[in-house]
Amino acid sequence: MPRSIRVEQMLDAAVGVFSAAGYHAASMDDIAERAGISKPMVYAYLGTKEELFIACVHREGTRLMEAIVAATALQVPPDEQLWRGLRAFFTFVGDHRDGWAVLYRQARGQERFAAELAEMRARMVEVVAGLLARVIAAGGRRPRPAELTPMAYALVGAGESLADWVVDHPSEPPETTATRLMNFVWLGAGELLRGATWRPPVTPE
Amino acid sequence: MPRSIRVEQMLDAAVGVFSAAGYHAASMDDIAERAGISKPMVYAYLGTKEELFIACVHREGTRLMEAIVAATALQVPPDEQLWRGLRAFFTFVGDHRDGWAVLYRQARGQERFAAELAEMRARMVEVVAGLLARVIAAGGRRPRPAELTPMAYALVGAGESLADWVVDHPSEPPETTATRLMNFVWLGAGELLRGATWRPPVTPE
Amino acid sequence: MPRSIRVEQMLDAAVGVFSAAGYHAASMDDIAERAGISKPMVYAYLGTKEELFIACVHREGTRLMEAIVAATALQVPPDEQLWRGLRAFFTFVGDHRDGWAVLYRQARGQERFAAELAEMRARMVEVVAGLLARVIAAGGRRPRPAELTPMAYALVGAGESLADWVVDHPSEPPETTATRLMNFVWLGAGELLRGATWRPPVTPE
Amino acid sequence: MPRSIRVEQMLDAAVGVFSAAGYHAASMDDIAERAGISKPMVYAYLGTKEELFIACVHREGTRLMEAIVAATALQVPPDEQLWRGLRAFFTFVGDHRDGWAVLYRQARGQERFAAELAEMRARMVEVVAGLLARVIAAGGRRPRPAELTPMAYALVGAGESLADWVVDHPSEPPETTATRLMNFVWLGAGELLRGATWRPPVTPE
DNA sequence: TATGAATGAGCCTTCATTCAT
DNA sequence: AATGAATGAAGGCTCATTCAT
Repeated sequence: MPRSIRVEQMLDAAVGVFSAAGYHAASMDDIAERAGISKPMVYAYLGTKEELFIACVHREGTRLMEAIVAATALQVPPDEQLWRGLRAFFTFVGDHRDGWAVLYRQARGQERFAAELAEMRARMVEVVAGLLARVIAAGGRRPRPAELTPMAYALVGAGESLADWVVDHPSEPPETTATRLMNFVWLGAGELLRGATWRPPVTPE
Repeated sequence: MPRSIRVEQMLDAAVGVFSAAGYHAASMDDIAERAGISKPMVYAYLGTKEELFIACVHREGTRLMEAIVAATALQVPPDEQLWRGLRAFFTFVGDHRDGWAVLYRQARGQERFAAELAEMRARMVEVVAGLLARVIAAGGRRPRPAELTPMAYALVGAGESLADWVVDHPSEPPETTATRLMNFVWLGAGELLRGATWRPPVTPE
Repeated sequence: MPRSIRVEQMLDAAVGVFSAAGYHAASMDDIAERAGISKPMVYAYLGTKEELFIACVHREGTRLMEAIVAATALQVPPDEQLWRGLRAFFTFVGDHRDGWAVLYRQARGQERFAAELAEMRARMVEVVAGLLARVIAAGGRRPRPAELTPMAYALVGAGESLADWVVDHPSEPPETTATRLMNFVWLGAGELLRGATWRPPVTPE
Repeated sequence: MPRSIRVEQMLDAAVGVFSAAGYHAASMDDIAERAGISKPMVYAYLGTKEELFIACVHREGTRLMEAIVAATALQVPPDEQLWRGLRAFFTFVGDHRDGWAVLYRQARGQERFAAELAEMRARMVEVVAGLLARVIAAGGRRPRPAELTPMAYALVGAGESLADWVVDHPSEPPETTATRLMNFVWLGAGELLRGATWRPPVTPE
């Protein structure tokens, strides 16, 4: 059995166990058993538990990123691009629930993986911010990075949260969820790029 | 020393240790020591490590909820109410950074705490959905729960994600963060309740 | 049961296991079991395996040193002092075979304990060299440290080796072994301090 | 490549790794890699790790013995013969510092190798006792085995210990070390074979 | 003959949890 | 009520040893 396949199997198992039990509670024994392989092999192929986890984060993160990038490569109007990105996101999360859990629940909980996460997050935000920037540029305004980043954060968070909600509504197709989020967010963005601004209220406390 | 005060002290210690070290890395020894009490006492008063953690999540969650409810009790325009709720949220997270924010991250990583979290989130969503409902009602439209709930989910998720972002930008006052989110979301909501709808694109795949 | 006694029991067990199995092959399980105690207690009282071993070396080394120092404290002629020191040495080795093994077999094999050993060795050599120095001084000559140290080494080595030999002749009392070594060594020393010197031969190779 | 050469190469590698890392810390992987051969080959040619180590001790011990025997074959006065033997010993240890000296230290620490060591030491003692016997015979006295053997033991031990000391003083040439030991020991032996005897003291305890 | 791949077994260490006082 | 002392149970990691090729 070729080495690369073995590695994929092990990563599959690891992602499954990590996402179900959490980084700490996951045991290398469990992972090895689930991969149908002996523990020393896991160490031989993928190193330490920490390294193994990082490998998981990398693989899942890359997959997600590729899915989104592929989905937004088409030359279509900016809003449609954004929608396609969201749809790809919800599709991925629906299909790789475990991978998503590893990325966004486990990794965030462990200070240790801050570097890894920062990198993934940077790539993610870059993609999302890129989408938003194109939107804003299309509206004739100049995108300001200092605003783009928190916006991207908010969008990703909203998506993540909706992904959770979808868990209890498994019959909802990704298209619908993406449209929900677009409806909630896009119209606001549209306003924004028409120059509207919401201002904090002045009611005395 | 009355029992209730002891319990509070222990919870304080536990929240501190849990948030600093993470759920697993936190040891009952550390918690007991930090509480200035012996370990068996911790077990006597608050039970298992798991139960202790849940108690922490409960207390912090309740405090957050109370802060938001108090902030939105004022009779002001709906958008201002929402903004005040957001501001209360970011204020709380900012003030209890090593409290709730991290506890929440920890809790999300462990399937064990899914029930606790679901409950907390449900309470949160209920509050937010209530705010949105008032907004929509004020706009003269009839709120449809089937749409309200996912909307609230998205908003809560965006808030949580921004709260994360704020951790790395501690100098930003809660007002600013709240306004950021309002600007991103409210205008869209405003459009929505004026009846506008964004429709999925028709570009052939 | 008082703590200090527990510690002594654990050190007894550790010395026994270390000397029989060697540092690496000795398992903390074995040590704990032999001490009639649970493993975590060993860690609680004496720390890491490495620290435990060092504690053993310290205790045995100190005991040996004290025995020799006590034996040589009497105001008697230098040769008798030396003999008494040797007798104390063989007595100790006979009575604490395990302790001696830990000191001179185990510790020497592990690079890790170089610092510990250097200290013990320094104390040992100091004692022995002190004896020799007094001898030489009694002979009216000025002791030269540069020669004393290797002399002390040779003496300790000879003693150690004889101690091994004694293992196969358990009926021989320490007095006799000490006298053997004195006969082998003292007469030479006597010659030395009368100014005699053996010179390397000049036979052409 | 002939089998015997392969074996020598493997033993070279093994001696290097064993002496550098110690018996336990040395891994069969390291040894195989250093020998430029695969691990199963090591097992095929030299068996278990334990057997491999014993083979190392054997080879090095034999080499040492041969060096000493060769050095003492010359027809020279008995004291010179002894000195030449010592010089050969210190020369060998100096040249194979990471070989025999450390192997010997390692072997002494493990009860497993007691048999091997006993044998080596017996051969060594036999050689030394032979030297001493010739000396005594040359002095016109009849050698008494019961005294020869412990004497030889003491001498061998003193030599081993000085060899250790030499490790920390690499600049000292073997001649000097041999002379040191002769000076410490030979004069005494000379006295002995002139019939002198040191008697235990009579000071009351 | 030669090896890449695989594993059983074990060791150090930690910690949640509970008695005995 | 309060605690010092004690332990069962795991978990990460390594390595000597052996098949299948």
